[in-house]
Amino acid sequence: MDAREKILETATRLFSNQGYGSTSLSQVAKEAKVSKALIFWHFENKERLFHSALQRSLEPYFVNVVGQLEGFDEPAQINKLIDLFYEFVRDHMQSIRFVLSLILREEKQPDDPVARVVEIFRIFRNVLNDILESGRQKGLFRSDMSPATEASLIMCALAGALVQRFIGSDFFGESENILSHLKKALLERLRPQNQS
Amino acid sequence: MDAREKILETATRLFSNQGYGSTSLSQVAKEAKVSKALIFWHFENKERLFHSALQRSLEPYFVNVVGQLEGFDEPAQINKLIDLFYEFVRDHMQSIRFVLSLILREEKQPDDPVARVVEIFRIFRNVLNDILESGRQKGLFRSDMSPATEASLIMCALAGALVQRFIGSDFFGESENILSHLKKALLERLRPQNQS
DNA sequence: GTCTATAGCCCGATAGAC
DNA sequence: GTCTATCGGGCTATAGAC
Repeated sequence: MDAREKILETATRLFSNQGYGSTSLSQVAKEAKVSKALIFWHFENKERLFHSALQRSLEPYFVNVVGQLEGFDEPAQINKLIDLFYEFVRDHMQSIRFVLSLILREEKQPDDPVARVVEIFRIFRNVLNDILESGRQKGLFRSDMSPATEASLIMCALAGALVQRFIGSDFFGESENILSHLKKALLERLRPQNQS
Repeated sequence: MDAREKILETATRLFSNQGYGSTSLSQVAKEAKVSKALIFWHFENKERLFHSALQRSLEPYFVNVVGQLEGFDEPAQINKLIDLFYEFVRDHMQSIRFVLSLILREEKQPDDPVARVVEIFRIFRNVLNDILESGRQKGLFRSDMSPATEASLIMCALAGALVQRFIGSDFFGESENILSHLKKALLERLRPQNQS
């Protein structure tokens, strides 16, 4: 791996875990096993290194959600989408932590990366919305539900599950199975009511 | 207000918003309108100031949840509990932000405050569990649900709603009504099934 | 591209007057 | 209790050899 990439990787890890202010370039240089001056040669200054690291950590945020849902019926698509979300979170803990800690701060906050995360969630929500609407029209889901509302609720629960991963252990209890419970509860709630 | 309290208040705000490393004592001194030396007189060093600020921001974390639920039936208690959670989050955004940003960091960071927050959530979850169990035995909730599982799901959704408040605007869509949707969905899901 | 050496600033912390 | 003045050190950033 070339030095530039090594610096970026190290910087991303340190900025994610310690934040901008608590991470010195000396530390980045030491852990990346390069000289401090090389960082400036590649990235000009600390702030630009930060932005480069941020951008790099957002790259894997492109997910081909829709492509992986083909060939399933709507209830299965919902399950699959939740699994995809979970896998995405699991595989990108570090960059998600990065962005989350950014969002928690007032400061200068680069609107761009935050907007990008919002966009990802919006995509998930819209896909959910489409699945719900489609399933409703096919009679696979109850006819009196609102796709938009249900999609919001599901995203809310998914965000909660995400937080739970960061907090760790038994914050909410039964954490390991929360998503399967969620899927089960959802399908129960969404299926057509043959009463009345 | 005396100087010590002014320093604590300013430090809490700055540490919450910028983190430990990005907040200098010069900045705290300037915004609290005291000299830097006074901070050292009151708090000895930066780390102790941090811990004092953290402890101060955790003080309002004692909530009398149970006391405010008396005199309602179980479904109403669930609604009330969700409202209480929302009000709690709304009124303590800053300290919650503080603790959340702490949790997102690896560093040494004190287990104690994190454990305290976990405890708060555990209390909410246990109260929920009790309400669900009680309501189930009275026949107000469906008999085939698991209080523990449902309590976990609800806490998950509440945590999601919390995140949403931090992200802002239309992250999940229809954000302003998400809690009322949640309450409605919950009571629908929990009520006894008179079919089959 | 990568290094060593160093400039210059701001930080956390201390001394001491009042 | 509150201040001004100041220290030593680590920080970002630059200069210049290779």
